[in-house]
Amino acid sequence: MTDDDARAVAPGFQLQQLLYLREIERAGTLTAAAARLHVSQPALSQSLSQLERRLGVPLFERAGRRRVLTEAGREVARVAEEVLGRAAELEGWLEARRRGEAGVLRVGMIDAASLYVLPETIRRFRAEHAAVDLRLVVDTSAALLERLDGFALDLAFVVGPIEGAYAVSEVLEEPLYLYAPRGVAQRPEEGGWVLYPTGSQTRALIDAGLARAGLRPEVTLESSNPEILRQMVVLGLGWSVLPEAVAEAGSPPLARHGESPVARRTLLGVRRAAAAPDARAEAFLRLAGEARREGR
Amino acid sequence: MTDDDARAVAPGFQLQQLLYLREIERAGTLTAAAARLHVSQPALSQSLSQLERRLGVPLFERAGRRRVLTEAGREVARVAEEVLGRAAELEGWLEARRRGEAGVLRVGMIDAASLYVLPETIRRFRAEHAAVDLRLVVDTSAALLERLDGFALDLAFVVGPIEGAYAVSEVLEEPLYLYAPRGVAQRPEEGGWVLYPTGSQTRALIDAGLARAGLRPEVTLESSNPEILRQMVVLGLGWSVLPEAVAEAGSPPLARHGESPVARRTLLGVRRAAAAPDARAEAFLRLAGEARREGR
DNA sequence: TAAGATAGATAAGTATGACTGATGATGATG
DNA sequence: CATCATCATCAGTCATACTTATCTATCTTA
Repeated sequence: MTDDDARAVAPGFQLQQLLYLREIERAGTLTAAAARLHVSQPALSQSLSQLERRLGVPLFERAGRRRVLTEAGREVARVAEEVLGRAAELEGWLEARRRGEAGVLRVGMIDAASLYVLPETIRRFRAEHAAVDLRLVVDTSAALLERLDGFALDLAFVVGPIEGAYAVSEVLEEPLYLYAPRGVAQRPEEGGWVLYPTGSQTRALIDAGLARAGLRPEVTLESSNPEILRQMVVLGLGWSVLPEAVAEAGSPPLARHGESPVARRTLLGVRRAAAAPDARAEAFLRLAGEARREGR
Repeated sequence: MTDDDARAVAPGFQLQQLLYLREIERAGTLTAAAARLHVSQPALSQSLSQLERRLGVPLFERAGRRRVLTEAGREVARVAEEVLGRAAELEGWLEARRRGEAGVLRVGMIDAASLYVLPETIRRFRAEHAAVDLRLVVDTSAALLERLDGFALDLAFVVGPIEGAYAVSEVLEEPLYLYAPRGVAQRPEEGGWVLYPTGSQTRALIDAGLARAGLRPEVTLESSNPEILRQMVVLGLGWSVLPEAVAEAGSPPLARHGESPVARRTLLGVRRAAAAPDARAEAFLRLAGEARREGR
């Protein structure tokens, strides 16, 4: 009850001793095994005598001038095969992991990113890192950062700016333009607005941009789904401020109102500052940067 | 081609490091794990840093003032569970083996032993050591000793005397009496003989005994099967010299000819002199000795 | 049967490394 | 801001695993 430390006792043997035993079973004699293991014969002799002493069961029997394994010795050698095999498997996995070709990579992204910026990145990553189990989460910037902090994500694509202990790399900067509802008001002072939700990063950027233009929007609908916002503008429900990629690549496309953007938002690739280097996350970020440069 | 030693490389980690890692995953903090493992906190810190360095993959990430496992760390910890579990299983087996309650015990016996002396021993051994896989071989003394030498047997019951590097314990001494064929000759000088095969231990003892009595048997049938010899005597085929247990416990029993035995033969329990102590073999020998004393 | 070869054990010395206690750095907490 | 908790670092100590040299026992061969 006080503490269960009695359980946590190391085995009476070491992996190296198992390795030695396995090699002796294969080679037949200590001397031959020692040569194959690149150690001296006394090293084997001592190591195995100690193993035998520690296990408390005879592993060898003298047969003339050689040592032969007893049944117990063969049993231990069998376990040695299993354990060393498992260890080798692990080392293989770790080697792949080192090269960024194994394990789970959990990536979070805001929906705009998943819809308009990163599909190509995802496609290429999956093609080039087929062995990586890529798991995607779409959520708001704030929620993604929280998941990142809670070790539930390895990498997140969110709207900047952000604060905190993060390793940030800018993936994309996109302008947010003003879009007018079809056939209704011609001046932004009139009519309602359909905007990103209060509290969201993009909304904060938009509010700041509109304020600079002297506008105080009366919001009639909020949604974090840019596609819905676009449709609402099409249906004449109100004005909106949207990323160019959302507004003008959709169907039907919207026509922007005014030449200069209301605001600019940046898409950031974010990791925990304390996170260890990860070849897979780095590869994903690199691909995202390339996708941007290639104009998607 | 020259040699395949490159394969035989020890894993880059040790069982103890796996134990430490597993305990940290369970305890959550280094300090707690160190307490449960009865080592100092720096010991854990150093050991795991070295493990991380050797594996070349980050196993931990700083989360505030604690260390948390990365995916690679959890993967290694999973392997640690498996490997340490297998090791614990082996230690359990070895513990049973130490007590003589595991593994294979290969016992050889001559047919007289298996038929008349050892059945009760075998029955009791199997009852008291149910976990031992008992394998029995019936053959001649010479063949059994050869198998013993060749590590194909752990224990053999043969007819004495024997020479060589053996650990011998006498199980039984039994008289060999002269038996006359039914209703034929009344004097041993007349008629043929049915005896154990030339070259067998028992035959050598019988020949010596008969020679002492001035007899030179003309053998008409040889068999290593004492039951057959007894039946041949019943059928009047000739004289024989048989162990009392064979001749007079069979059906129909034979009546011995003369008061004093022609020879005496000893049943020996034999192990290799170089063989390691084995609680199971010792138990078997002990039971054989008890069965003898109890008059079977 | 004696001589040589082979397999392994033992001994002494060295070096690596694993642990401890002390202390320092940093983040959480009231 | 002071205090505690957690882990890292350092220096010293001790255990142990390796090496070379040598010895014993056994098998082989002339």
